[in-house]
Amino acid sequence: MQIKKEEVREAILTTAEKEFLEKGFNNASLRKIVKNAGTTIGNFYNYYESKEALFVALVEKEYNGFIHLINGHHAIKKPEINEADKNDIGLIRTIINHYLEDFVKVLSDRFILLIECSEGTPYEDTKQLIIRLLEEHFIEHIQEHNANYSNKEMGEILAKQFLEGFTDILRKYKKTEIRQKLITELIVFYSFGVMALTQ
Amino acid sequence: MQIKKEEVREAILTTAEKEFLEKGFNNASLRKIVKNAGTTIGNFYNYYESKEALFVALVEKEYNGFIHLINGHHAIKKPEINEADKNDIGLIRTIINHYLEDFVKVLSDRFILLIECSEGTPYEDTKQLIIRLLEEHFIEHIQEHNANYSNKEMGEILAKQFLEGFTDILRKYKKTEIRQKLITELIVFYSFGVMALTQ
Amino acid sequence: MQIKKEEVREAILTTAEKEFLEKGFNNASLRKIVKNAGTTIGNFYNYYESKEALFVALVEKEYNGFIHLINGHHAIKKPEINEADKNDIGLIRTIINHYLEDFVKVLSDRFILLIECSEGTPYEDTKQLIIRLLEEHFIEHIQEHNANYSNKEMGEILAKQFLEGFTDILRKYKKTEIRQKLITELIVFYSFGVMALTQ
Amino acid sequence: MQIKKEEVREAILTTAEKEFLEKGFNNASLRKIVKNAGTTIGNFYNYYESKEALFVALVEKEYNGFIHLINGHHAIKKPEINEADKNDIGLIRTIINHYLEDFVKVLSDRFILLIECSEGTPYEDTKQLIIRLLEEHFIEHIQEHNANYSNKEMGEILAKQFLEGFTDILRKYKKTEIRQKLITELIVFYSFGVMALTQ
DNA sequence: GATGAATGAGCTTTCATTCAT
DNA sequence: CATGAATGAAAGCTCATTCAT
Repeated sequence: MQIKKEEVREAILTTAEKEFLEKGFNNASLRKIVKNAGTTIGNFYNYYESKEALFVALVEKEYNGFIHLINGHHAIKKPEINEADKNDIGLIRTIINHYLEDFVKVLSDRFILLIECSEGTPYEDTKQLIIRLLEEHFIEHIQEHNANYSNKEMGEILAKQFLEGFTDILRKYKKTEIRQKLITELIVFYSFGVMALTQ
Repeated sequence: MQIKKEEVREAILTTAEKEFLEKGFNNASLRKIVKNAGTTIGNFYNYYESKEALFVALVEKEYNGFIHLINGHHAIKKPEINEADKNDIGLIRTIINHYLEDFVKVLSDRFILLIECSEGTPYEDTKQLIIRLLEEHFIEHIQEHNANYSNKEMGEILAKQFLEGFTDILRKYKKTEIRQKLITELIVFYSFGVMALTQ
Repeated sequence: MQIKKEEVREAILTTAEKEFLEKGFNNASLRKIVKNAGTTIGNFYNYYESKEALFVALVEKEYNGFIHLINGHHAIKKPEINEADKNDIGLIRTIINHYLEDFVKVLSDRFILLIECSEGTPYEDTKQLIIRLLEEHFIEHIQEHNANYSNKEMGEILAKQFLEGFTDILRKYKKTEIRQKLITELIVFYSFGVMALTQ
Repeated sequence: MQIKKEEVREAILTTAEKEFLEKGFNNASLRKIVKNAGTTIGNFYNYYESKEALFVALVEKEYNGFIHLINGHHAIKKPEINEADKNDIGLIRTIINHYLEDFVKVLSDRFILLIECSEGTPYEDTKQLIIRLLEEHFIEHIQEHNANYSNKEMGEILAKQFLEGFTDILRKYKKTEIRQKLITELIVFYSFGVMALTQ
């Protein structure tokens, strides 16, 4: 029956998400997932063809949405800030916060799966992909402020750190408003940090 | 064959360090370690009494040195900077760089093992310990600048990020001078980021 | 294949009982047990969660029944023998034999596992427990006959010996009537042996 | 050097005896024996050609002495007791005690090794051998008292029990006098037990 | 749709023994 | 005389996956 099936599928997804988040893909135990979902190993394979397929089912939407985003289809328009306002941190905070609103709503915990728990899956390169994107972004900013800044290596380091802080916020805080507030702080922090570096 | 002893011990340590760095303690395969070291499982136990003992052999010096450090025996004196110089980033950079000199020399790659690959070992709490220390440090700084800053959660987030950036530098760059330079940049970055947050 | 389930479970229990009886718990090889049972190590763990759990499955009923017994729930009433009849061994034999009837029926070979093959399991103290009980019993008897008997050490020695004889009978003779007959002889033997000691 | 060698040999024998007594031959660890003896695995094989040879070295004298004994070369003369005295237990005790004197002096703890710890060695049948001898002895006695006694199975059971009690005394009591006293009690116990059985 | 039996490779660890030095 | 490096088999246990029912 369709209804029954979907209940089981959902139960598996729910417990799997928890297990993958805690242990990562490789260390997650399929046995424990299905047990906690109230079904059996055998039945699991009626719903998903492998442990990997289960992981894919959890993150593919998140992944595709993200790829769509970075391909510019839903690009977050860059907020324009007058040169005069660039030192008014309160104002900048407000603007960032506003621009983050839609973005944060869309974030789900599965983003964490994609970034931090995907080793051993087809998505294991996603983290690197995002780091590269962020790195480009940081380097752009750095160039903008000071084309002579010599520590190009900082681009990648900051990118990795930023992503770490970002997923850390998602792991620890589940309420949209708090996430939005903290990500805003993070962006402020990185903006001024980068400015300092390049002075 | 006993002449080879130290060679084998070294070979095991070398391949183990690599395997632990790549997979973490729990996921590292002793079989692979000894195979890559050119010996056998049975022989491994002539050198180390367990997988855990092997890990301990790799990191205990590093750990003890670190604990000694944070207990203040070789405390890094806080550089004194005149109020007037606080905005002279070039000067600050020079001072930090100078103060880092001895510290960076002491850093080995095994610090990464301690922080990022020690789950399942007696050292698994070291990362949290360091994050707590850094968090205190960040919160102090934040308080200093602005006792009313409300996003206390940022203390832990920044702490975790900083440690991530720090070990990332160690993972990617092996030369002392480059490490010293990049860690300096990291500290500059965090100092001004924190200042921005609290304005 | 799931129809076979109980067959396999039984096969494992059967071969395990044999192996445990021959080698004891610690020295029994799970690989040999499952091989003789016609299955594999991996499959074994679909039936029992550990080697220990397998042993427990074999003896827990026996153990619980025994504990119930010594807690007096089904206490064997002490046969009353007239002072005048105390030297009529034929009569005593008949009485003991009668009183043993229900007790012997309940005995299974797994009692041997409990007593002689349980080192390394949660039941490893059962033998000592029984020896202590028997020792108390023997000491009581000795006191009754001769409160001045000085070789108190004999209590424990006789207790251990008696239990040895008892399990030996179980090991060698499988028919209820024969067991009943031999245990009767054993009790007669000990009764008069104790009387002789204390004269 | 001869002296040095014998020290090592003795050290190995001493620790081996302890380990074999505690764990039995199969479960004894050669590594632990040599470690406790203050030498190394490699050196062990300069003294004994195998774990088995070590065991043999411990018990062969004891075994040969015992075989010599049962072959009648040093037969313990059967004490002659007048028919009239057969019920004077005090007297019987004295006589047995006297006859045991030389025998008990000769007993060493290695007899326990031979009987209870020799599984896996060439001596593993010794226990059965002795049980057979004792069985014959008991059956003889039984026949003597009552040729019609029907429970012939008791011969083997009593034999096994007796040996158990005997080695138990050796395990628990190390002083010659106490051993002598308790073995006397044991013999008295069995003598009158057998008499009771056959009445 | 659901069950769980079955498989085989993997894990870390212990062992007695051999032998080059 | 002594050392301990080396081996290979065995131990109990976990795993993802397959498939008969």
